[in-house]
Amino acid sequence: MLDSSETRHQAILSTIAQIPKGYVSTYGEVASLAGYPGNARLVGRILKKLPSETKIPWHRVVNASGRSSFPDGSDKQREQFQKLQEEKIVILNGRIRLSNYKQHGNEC
DNA sequence: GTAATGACCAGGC
DNA sequence: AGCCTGGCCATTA
Repeated sequence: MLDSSETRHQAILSTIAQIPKGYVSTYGEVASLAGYPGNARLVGRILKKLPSETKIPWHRVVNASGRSSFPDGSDKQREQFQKLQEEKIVILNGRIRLSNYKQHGNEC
């Protein structure tokens, strides 16, 4: 099956859209679930192109370091953090709590 | 056509 | 704990 750019685009968006509320995922994780392991960059590339009206919860996607992909202090980053906090996601010292739905992760 | 860039990742130091 | 390097791949100049 030939996967054109649009196909990958849809696959990635679909995967991100499936992230449950209150949970976050990483670029590599999304890429893997979308069927393109190793193509973490594709996820970032696509999210960058997304319009501000997108229904995709791009704010639930962070890098593998549990850090926001945006420059520190950037409006975009603050926007993401704010949305994350709206989802009851906790941010400590600029790091996002990786509450992957794969883990039952719960330590305090 | 080639070269550089980028909302990344894993490994090494 | 953090910083640097190489790799991957599509888009842009």
